[in-house]
Amino acid sequence: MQKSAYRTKQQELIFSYLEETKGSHFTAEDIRVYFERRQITLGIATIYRQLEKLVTEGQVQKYYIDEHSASCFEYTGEKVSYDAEKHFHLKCQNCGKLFHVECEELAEIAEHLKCEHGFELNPFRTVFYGICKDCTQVK
Amino acid sequence: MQKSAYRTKQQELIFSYLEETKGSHFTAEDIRVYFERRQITLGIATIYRQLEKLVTEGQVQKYYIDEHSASCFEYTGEKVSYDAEKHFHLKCQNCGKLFHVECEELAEIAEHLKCEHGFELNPFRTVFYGICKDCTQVK
DNA sequence: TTGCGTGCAAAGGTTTTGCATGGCA
DNA sequence: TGCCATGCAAAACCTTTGCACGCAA
Repeated sequence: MQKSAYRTKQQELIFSYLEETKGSHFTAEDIRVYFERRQITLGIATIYRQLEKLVTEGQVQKYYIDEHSASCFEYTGEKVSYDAEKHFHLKCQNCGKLFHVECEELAEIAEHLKCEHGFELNPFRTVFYGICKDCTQVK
Repeated sequence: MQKSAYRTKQQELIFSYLEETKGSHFTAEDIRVYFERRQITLGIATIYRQLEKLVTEGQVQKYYIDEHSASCFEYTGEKVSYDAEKHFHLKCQNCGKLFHVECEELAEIAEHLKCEHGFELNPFRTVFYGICKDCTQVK
């Protein structure tokens, strides 16, 4: 697990953002705006490069939600074994909200896919699409 | 379910392509190239506009695979109830292949999400990410 | 001093949009 | 004739890349 050769101010700024928003979602642009409001300029390219590195290290997860919205990232900290993970994402196609779900039963899917289909599921990367509770009731 | 007001030659061409490739995936660009090879020019904008209409009608499904590859479409024909569907997609993060899976057990996920989480899953739109059989063995 | 990290601007690729033209009814 | 659909080009969008400069070690 190779860390950056140099420790820069920008890296620490981004890391402080990650710590503060742990458990929630953000885009590269979110980070840029966050610091812009504090009179700090962070190049968007730098943010993407740092995030890419953290994704490779497994500390940050990346989601492709829609084709025309920016990629969502999530800071999860140290790398976790997929098997142990019960953390899933539900995306509502109607209101656009992204939900977190912790659920044993969903973890069984991973087990099933592995045994029956030889497919090792990556729950960090997988997003379930559909209509959420609120939007179902309205319709 | 509002159909096109006018029936055009381009619509029929696209429909003929859909019938021929039923059950497999394609991109907007695939359609354009397919007809270009037959000396037929179809504007890419026209293809996107027709596909968008068919997606709205539920005859064509759209997948967001990666952020930097083109969207995948699939022709499924007349609208189907989600509940009855056992059709799932697995995307390998390593080799990039997209697999179709027909599986009862996976249909139970939809049931679970509905009952326990009030979330109506759209299996057409949902893609499972992970590592496929072949790539697991190589590693 | 060495060379990695940064920031700017430009490029990259897919999808959408504006607008004049063509074709369906 | 009236109006929708088409096709071209330009725009829009997010992300990556090239390059010169700055900064860490």
